[in-house]
Amino acid sequence: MVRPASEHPTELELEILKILWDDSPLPVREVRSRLETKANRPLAHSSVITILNIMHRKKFLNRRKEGKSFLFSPKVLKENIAGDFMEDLMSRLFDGSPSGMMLNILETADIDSE
Amino acid sequence: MVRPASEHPTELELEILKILWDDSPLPVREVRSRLETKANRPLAHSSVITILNIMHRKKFLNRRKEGKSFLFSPKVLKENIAGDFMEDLMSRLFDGSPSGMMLNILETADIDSE
DNA sequence: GAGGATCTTCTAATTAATTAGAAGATGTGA
DNA sequence: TCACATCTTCTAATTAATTAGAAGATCCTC
Repeated sequence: MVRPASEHPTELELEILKILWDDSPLPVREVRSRLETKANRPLAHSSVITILNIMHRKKFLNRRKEGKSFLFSPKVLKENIAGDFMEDLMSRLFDGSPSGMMLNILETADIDSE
Repeated sequence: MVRPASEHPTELELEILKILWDDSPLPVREVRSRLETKANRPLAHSSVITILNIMHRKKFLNRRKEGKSFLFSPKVLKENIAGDFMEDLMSRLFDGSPSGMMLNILETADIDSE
Protein backbone atom coordinates (compact mmCIF):
# COMPACT_ATOMS: atom_id res chain seq x y z
CA MET A 1 0.00 0.00 0.00
CA VAL A 2 1.62 3.22 -1.13
CA ARG A 3 1.47 6.42 0.77
CA PRO A 4 -0.49 9.09 -1.08
CA ALA A 5 1.44 12.28 -1.83
CA SER A 6 0.01 15.41 -0.29
CA GLU A 7 -2.40 17.50 -2.33
CA HIS A 8 -1.07 20.68 -0.81
CA PRO A 9 2.24 22.52 -0.97
CA THR A 10 4.60 21.23 1.70
CA GLU A 11 5.89 23.48 4.44
CA LEU A 12 9.03 24.45 2.58
CA GLU A 13 7.06 24.99 -0.59
CA LEU A 14 4.74 27.26 1.31
CA GLU A 15 7.66 29.31 2.59
CA ILE A 16 8.84 29.76 -0.96
CA LEU A 17 5.40 30.65 -2.22
CA LYS A 18 5.09 33.20 0.53
CA ILE A 19 8.34 34.82 -0.56
CA LEU A 20 7.27 34.90 -4.18
CA TRP A 21 3.80 36.20 -3.42
CA ASP A 22 5.47 39.12 -1.70
CA ASP A 23 7.84 39.83 -4.55
CA SER A 24 8.35 38.16 -7.88
CA PRO A 25 9.81 37.15 -10.19
CA LEU A 26 12.99 36.33 -8.34
CA PRO A 27 16.16 34.45 -9.27
CA VAL A 28 17.28 31.42 -7.27
CA ARG A 29 19.98 33.39 -5.51
CA GLU A 30 17.42 35.81 -4.14
CA VAL A 31 14.97 33.11 -3.06
CA ARG A 32 17.83 31.40 -1.27
CA SER A 33 18.78 34.59 0.52
CA ARG A 34 15.25 35.30 1.67
CA LEU A 35 14.71 31.75 2.82
CA GLU A 36 17.68 32.23 5.09
CA THR A 37 16.77 35.62 6.49
CA LYS A 38 12.98 35.52 6.48
CA ALA A 39 12.23 31.86 7.05
CA ASN A 40 15.34 30.93 9.01
CA ARG A 41 15.97 28.18 6.53
CA PRO A 42 19.59 28.31 5.35
CA LEU A 43 19.87 26.04 2.32
CA ALA A 44 22.52 25.37 -0.27
CA HIS A 45 22.00 26.98 -3.63
CA SER A 46 21.46 23.66 -5.32
CA SER A 47 18.88 22.65 -2.71
CA VAL A 48 16.84 25.69 -3.52
CA ILE A 49 17.06 25.00 -7.24
CA THR A 50 15.87 21.46 -6.70
CA ILE A 51 12.83 22.61 -4.77
CA LEU A 52 12.03 25.35 -7.22
CA ASN A 53 12.17 22.92 -10.11
CA ILE A 54 9.96 20.45 -8.28
CA MET A 55 7.49 23.25 -7.64
CA HIS A 56 7.63 24.15 -11.30
CA ARG A 57 6.89 20.55 -12.23
CA LYS A 58 3.99 20.57 -9.79
CA LYS A 59 2.64 23.69 -11.56
CA PHE A 60 3.03 25.87 -8.49
CA LEU A 61 5.52 28.16 -10.21
CA ASN A 62 6.26 29.78 -13.53
CA ARG A 63 9.82 29.75 -14.72
CA ARG A 64 11.39 31.88 -17.41
CA LYS A 65 14.93 32.28 -18.61
CA GLU A 66 16.49 35.69 -18.15
CA GLY A 67 19.96 35.65 -19.64
CA LYS A 68 21.76 32.73 -18.10
CA SER A 69 19.49 32.16 -15.14
CA PHE A 70 15.87 31.42 -14.37
CA LEU A 71 13.33 33.69 -12.78
CA PHE A 72 10.54 32.18 -10.74
CA SER A 73 7.10 33.49 -9.99
CA PRO A 74 3.92 31.97 -8.54
CA LYS A 75 1.52 30.28 -10.91
CA VAL A 76 -1.05 29.83 -8.16
CA LEU A 77 -2.90 32.52 -6.26
CA LYS A 78 -2.44 32.91 -2.55
CA GLU A 79 -6.19 33.10 -2.26
CA ASN A 80 -6.64 29.72 -3.89
CA ILE A 81 -3.97 27.96 -1.86
CA ALA A 82 -5.34 29.44 1.33
CA GLY A 83 -8.79 28.34 0.26
CA ASP A 84 -7.58 24.81 -0.44
CA PHE A 85 -6.06 24.54 3.01
CA MET A 86 -9.14 25.97 4.56
CA GLU A 87 -11.45 23.58 2.76
CA ASP A 88 -9.27 20.66 3.67
CA LEU A 89 -9.22 21.66 7.30
CA MET A 90 -12.93 22.25 7.17
CA SER A 91 -13.68 18.83 5.75
CA ARG A 92 -11.21 17.09 8.04
CA LEU A 93 -12.22 18.71 11.27
CA PHE A 94 -15.61 20.25 10.88
CA ASP A 95 -17.36 17.79 8.59
CA GLY A 96 -17.38 20.36 5.83
CA SER A 97 -19.34 22.92 7.74
CA PRO A 98 -18.11 26.45 7.00
CA SER A 99 -20.16 27.98 9.77
CA GLY A 100 -18.84 25.44 12.26
CA MET A 101 -15.31 26.31 11.40
CA MET A 102 -16.03 30.01 11.36
CA LEU A 103 -17.53 29.93 14.81
CA ASN A 104 -14.53 28.03 16.03
CA ILE A 105 -12.10 30.57 14.64
CA LEU A 106 -14.01 33.40 16.20
CA GLU A 107 -14.09 31.66 19.56
CA THR A 108 -10.52 30.50 19.64
CA ALA A 109 -8.35 33.05 17.85
CA ASP A 110 -7.77 36.27 19.70
CA ILE A 111 -9.12 38.70 17.21
CA ASP A 112 -9.45 42.30 18.17
CA SER A 113 -10.03 43.97 14.84
CA GLU A 114 -13.66 44.17 13.68
CA MET B 1 21.42 20.97 7.98
CA VAL B 2 18.60 18.88 9.37
CA ARG B 3 15.04 19.14 8.28
CA PRO B 4 12.80 20.43 11.05
CA ALA B 5 9.95 18.11 12.02
CA SER B 6 6.50 19.55 11.56
CA GLU B 7 4.82 21.24 14.51
CA HIS B 8 1.45 19.99 13.43
CA PRO B 9 -0.18 16.59 13.23
CA THR B 10 0.56 14.97 9.88
CA GLU B 11 -2.21 14.09 7.46
CA LEU B 12 -2.59 10.55 8.72
CA GLU B 13 -2.46 11.74 12.30
CA LEU B 14 -5.20 14.20 11.52
CA GLU B 15 -7.37 11.45 10.09
CA ILE B 16 -6.94 9.51 13.28
CA LEU B 17 -7.65 12.51 15.46
CA LYS B 18 -10.79 13.14 13.47
CA ILE B 19 -11.96 9.61 14.11
CA LEU B 20 -11.24 9.88 17.80
CA TRP B 21 -12.83 13.29 18.17
CA ASP B 22 -16.00 11.77 16.79
CA ASP B 23 -15.93 8.79 19.10
CA SER B 24 -13.53 7.75 21.80
CA PRO B 25 -11.93 5.94 23.43
CA LEU B 26 -11.43 3.31 20.77
CA PRO B 27 -9.26 0.20 20.52
CA VAL B 28 -6.73 -0.20 17.71
CA ARG B 29 -8.94 -2.61 15.86
CA GLU B 30 -11.72 -0.07 15.67
CA VAL B 31 -9.45 2.80 14.60
CA ARG B 32 -8.09 0.55 11.88
CA SER B 33 -11.56 -0.30 10.66
CA ARG B 34 -12.68 3.32 10.53
CA LEU B 35 -9.51 4.41 8.78
CA GLU B 36 -10.39 1.95 6.07
CA THR B 37 -14.04 2.83 5.68
CA LYS B 38 -14.11 6.53 6.52
CA ALA B 39 -10.71 7.72 5.35
CA ASN B 40 -10.14 5.19 2.59
CA ARG B 41 -6.87 4.29 4.22
CA PRO B 42 -6.56 0.51 4.54
CA LEU B 43 -3.64 -0.19 6.84
CA ALA B 44 -2.27 -3.26 8.54
CA HIS B 45 -3.08 -3.61 12.21
CA SER B 46 0.54 -3.12 13.20
CA SER B 47 0.80 0.01 11.11
CA VAL B 48 -2.06 1.56 13.00
CA ILE B 49 -0.52 0.61 16.33
CA THR B 50 2.75 2.21 15.31
CA ILE B 51 1.07 5.47 14.42
CA LEU B 52 -1.06 5.48 17.53
CA ASN B 53 1.99 4.95 19.71
CA ILE B 54 3.87 7.73 17.94
CA MET B 55 0.90 9.99 18.50
CA HIS B 56 0.87 9.00 22.14
CA ARG B 57 4.57 9.85 22.39
CA LYS B 58 3.86 13.20 20.76
CA LYS B 59 1.19 13.84 23.41
CA PHE B 60 -1.63 13.91 20.90
CA LEU B 61 -3.35 10.91 22.46
CA ASN B 62 -4.13 9.35 25.78
CA ARG B 63 -3.67 5.63 26.10
CA ARG B 64 -5.04 3.36 28.76
CA LYS B 65 -5.03 -0.38 29.20
CA GLU B 66 -8.39 -2.11 29.16
CA GLY B 67 -7.85 -5.79 29.79
CA LYS B 68 -5.31 -6.95 27.26
CA SER B 69 -5.54 -4.07 24.84
CA PHE B 70 -5.14 -0.32 24.76
CA LEU B 71 -7.82 2.27 24.34
CA PHE B 72 -6.93 5.56 22.71
CA SER B 73 -8.52 8.95 23.05
CA PRO B 74 -7.52 12.49 22.06
CA LYS B 75 -5.43 14.47 24.50
CA VAL B 76 -5.74 17.59 22.37
CA LEU B 77 -8.87 19.53 21.57
CA LYS B 78 -10.09 19.83 18.03
CA GLU B 79 -10.50 23.54 18.65
CA ASN B 80 -6.85 23.93 19.56
CA ILE B 81 -5.50 21.94 16.65
CA ALA B 82 -7.73 23.81 14.26
CA GLY B 83 -6.56 27.04 15.83
CA ASP B 84 -2.91 26.04 15.45
CA PHE B 85 -3.38 25.32 11.78
CA MET B 86 -5.25 28.53 11.33
CA GLU B 87 -2.61 30.59 13.05
CA ASP B 88 0.11 28.94 11.05
CA LEU B 89 -1.71 29.59 7.82
CA MET B 90 -2.38 33.11 8.93
CA SER B 91 1.24 33.84 9.71
CA ARG B 92 2.50 32.10 6.59
CA LEU B 93 0.13 33.64 4.10
CA PHE B 94 -1.44 36.70 5.61
CA ASP B 95 1.42 38.13 7.64
CA GLY B 96 -0.42 37.34 10.82
CA SER B 97 -3.44 39.42 10.02
CA PRO B 98 -6.65 37.73 11.20
CA SER B 99 -8.86 40.19 9.39
CA GLY B 100 -6.92 39.67 6.17
CA MET B 101 -7.42 35.96 6.36
CA MET B 102 -11.03 36.33 7.38
CA LEU B 103 -11.82 38.53 4.43
CA ASN B 104 -10.15 36.04 2.16
CA ILE B 105 -12.19 33.17 3.51
CA LEU B 106 -15.38 35.10 3.08
CA GLU B 107 -14.47 36.05 -0.47
CA THR B 108 -13.23 32.69 -1.62
CA ALA B 109 -15.23 30.01 0.16
CA ASP B 110 -18.77 29.58 -1.02
CA ILE B 111 -20.58 30.13 2.19
CA ASP B 112 -24.30 30.35 2.18
CA SER B 113 -25.16 30.06 5.85
CA GLU B 114 -25.16 33.32 7.83
C1' DG C 1 -2.52 -25.73 31.79
C1' DA C 2 -2.83 -26.10 26.72
C1' DG C 3 -4.57 -24.11 22.43
C1' DG C 4 -6.11 -20.42 20.00
C1' DA C 5 -7.41 -15.78 19.26
C1' DT C 6 -5.96 -11.26 19.88
C1' DC C 7 -2.59 -7.88 21.38
C1' DT C 8 1.78 -5.64 21.68
C1' DT C 9 6.68 -4.71 20.83
C1' DC C 10 10.56 -4.77 18.01
C1' DT C 11 12.48 -4.12 13.82
C1' DA C 12 12.92 -2.79 9.30
C1' DA C 13 11.45 -1.61 4.56
C1' DT C 14 9.37 1.95 1.59
C1' DT C 15 8.09 6.58 0.03
C1' DA C 16 7.87 11.66 0.14
C1' DA C 17 10.36 15.57 1.35
C1' DT C 18 14.57 17.79 1.99
C1' DT C 19 19.40 18.66 1.37
C1' DA C 20 23.50 19.19 -1.15
C1' DG C 21 27.89 17.91 -3.89
C1' DA C 22 30.15 17.52 -8.30
C1' DA C 23 30.37 18.25 -13.00
C1' DG C 24 29.05 20.57 -16.95
C1' DA C 25 26.97 24.82 -19.39
C1' DT C 26 26.89 29.67 -20.23
C1' DG C 27 27.62 34.50 -20.20
C1' DT C 28 31.04 38.30 -19.57
C1' DG C 29 34.97 41.17 -19.35
C1' DA C 30 39.85 41.70 -20.25
C1' DT D 1 39.41 33.69 -26.85
C1' DC D 2 39.93 32.43 -22.52
C1' DA D 3 39.68 32.69 -17.56
C1' DC D 4 36.24 33.37 -14.13
C1' DA D 5 32.08 33.80 -11.87
C1' DT D 6 27.59 32.14 -11.90
C1' DC D 7 23.99 28.85 -13.26
C1' DT D 8 22.00 24.49 -14.13
C1' DT D 9 21.54 19.49 -14.31
C1' DC D 10 22.38 15.10 -12.54
C1' DT D 11 22.78 12.26 -8.86
C1' DA D 12 22.55 10.75 -4.40
C1' DA D 13 22.40 11.04 0.70
C1' DT D 14 19.54 12.09 4.74
C1' DT D 15 15.35 12.56 7.51
C1' DA D 16 10.36 12.35 8.54
C1' DA D 17 6.39 9.83 7.66
C1' DT D 18 4.24 5.65 6.56
C1' DT D 19 3.73 0.75 6.24
C1' DA D 20 3.98 -3.83 7.81
C1' DG D 21 6.03 -8.57 9.14
C1' DA D 22 7.54 -11.64 12.74
C1' DA D 23 7.95 -12.91 17.34
C1' DG D 24 6.56 -12.71 21.91
C1' DA D 25 2.87 -11.58 25.63
C1' DT D 26 -1.74 -12.10 27.46
C1' DC D 27 -6.31 -13.50 28.18
C1' DC D 28 -10.08 -16.85 27.69
C1' DT D 29 -12.06 -21.23 27.54
C1' DC D 30 -12.35 -25.92 27.82
